[in-house]
Amino acid sequence: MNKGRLSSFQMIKDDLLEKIKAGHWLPGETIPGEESLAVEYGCSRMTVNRAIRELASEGIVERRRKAGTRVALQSGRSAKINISIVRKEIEARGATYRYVLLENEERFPPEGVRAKLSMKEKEKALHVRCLHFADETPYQYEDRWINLTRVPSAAQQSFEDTNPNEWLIQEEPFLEAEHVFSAQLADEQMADLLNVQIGAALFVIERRTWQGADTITAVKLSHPGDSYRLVSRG
Amino acid sequence: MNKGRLSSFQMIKDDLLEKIKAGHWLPGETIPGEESLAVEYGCSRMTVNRAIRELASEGIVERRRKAGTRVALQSGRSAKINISIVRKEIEARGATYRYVLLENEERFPPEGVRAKLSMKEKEKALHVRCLHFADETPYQYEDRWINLTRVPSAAQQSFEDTNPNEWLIQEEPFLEAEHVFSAQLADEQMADLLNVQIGAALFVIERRTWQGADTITAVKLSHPGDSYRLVSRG
DNA sequence: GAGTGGTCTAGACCACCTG
DNA sequence: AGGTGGTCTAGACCACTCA
Repeated sequence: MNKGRLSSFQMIKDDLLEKIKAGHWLPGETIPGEESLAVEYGCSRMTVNRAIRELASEGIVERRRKAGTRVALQSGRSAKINISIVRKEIEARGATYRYVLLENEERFPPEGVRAKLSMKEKEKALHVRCLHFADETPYQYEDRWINLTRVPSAAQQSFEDTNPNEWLIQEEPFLEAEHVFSAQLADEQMADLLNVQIGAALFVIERRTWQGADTITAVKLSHPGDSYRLVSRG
Repeated sequence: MNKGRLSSFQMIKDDLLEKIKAGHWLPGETIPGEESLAVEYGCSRMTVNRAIRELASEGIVERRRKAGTRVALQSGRSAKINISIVRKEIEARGATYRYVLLENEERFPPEGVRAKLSMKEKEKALHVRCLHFADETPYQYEDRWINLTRVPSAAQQSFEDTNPNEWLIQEEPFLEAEHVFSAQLADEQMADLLNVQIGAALFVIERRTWQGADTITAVKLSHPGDSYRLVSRG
């Protein structure tokens, strides 16, 4: 075992993956059981188990007790997208980040937002709107609603120096989120804010963030479509 | 151990995650070492190791030898997107899938595409264009180039019954891919194909797919912006 | 140098599923 | 009913890195 530098399980994983990619076993076919692979690789079953378990978690193979391990039928692809902090995203491009607060008011949210935040009627939420600039060019318009029942301390924030995105990540880490991506046209207001033509293409991300049963915040992020690219690998 | 039904490592993982979310250890703080946790939970170190290893792979904690395990600073969020087969995507909505082939020709690719496919000059590639309908409404326009050096059998395909997406997945599973998402405006041709107004918002996915050093295919997928939503969780 | 995580082992019991 | 994966153990050695 442990020829070379890689750990045994990593070598086994690589070897199996290579064989699968080479078509040694076709999608749907069963690969040998853990015990026989352990003998073949001259290692313990646990080591083989870890190699295959990781392949399974990556969707390369599918495992079932008694039925064994099969090469997965490639029904679809999944890609992981990193949605970073806007400031870092801009700074990573070597551009200068600037942030302008447009609104920070407690308001009665419109019905659609109220439902998203799962709030009661006649309850106020915090409405924060701001613009993020890259080298003085509008990069992202942020329209956010924050559930004050769940994050009352937001009411005391001015959001003049720290943007709400970063403040919330600091204040409430480990939230779950759901994203919806779409393409929309700039109306007069958006065109004005993002300094684009009316009718320009906008790349829009809507994110709802929650913890347990409580929705914390709902935000709509709009980018000029020609300048924003969300890249993913996998 | 194994109180309840969950496996020990899963219980430990859940317990640690809960404590982290509750702020028992703040981001950047060190959590106890494996050995002491093993004593605390009354299990072997391997069990604790697996629990923490999985938390690390999910980005919840960061581990370093000697330094120990720290709660990760939430620098950004990552979201996993499933990019499924178009047909299944449409059928999942209860709509009827229909597919129309528009072009299937060997051509000299334009310079940009040639570079993407990392092909030599004066080499032909296969250009396939098609439309995917949901209930007779244009759903996605697909403009694809296939590297014939790498997938020569594509030249023999008519792509009249099987769409190139599904054929490639069957023929060449286990590829790596890179996606770029953007918003664009419909020009005359796109408006005509997708049955939208000129200047309508389009949600565009560009995907490059490769295996090892060989780029297999590059494809541009365009959707009417108001009808397409790419949802992700995480 | 020493403490922490990274990995491996050889055996064990169990849960689940398929034939 | 039996085979397969799922998990756990108790101990071991190693590799990295921080102080």
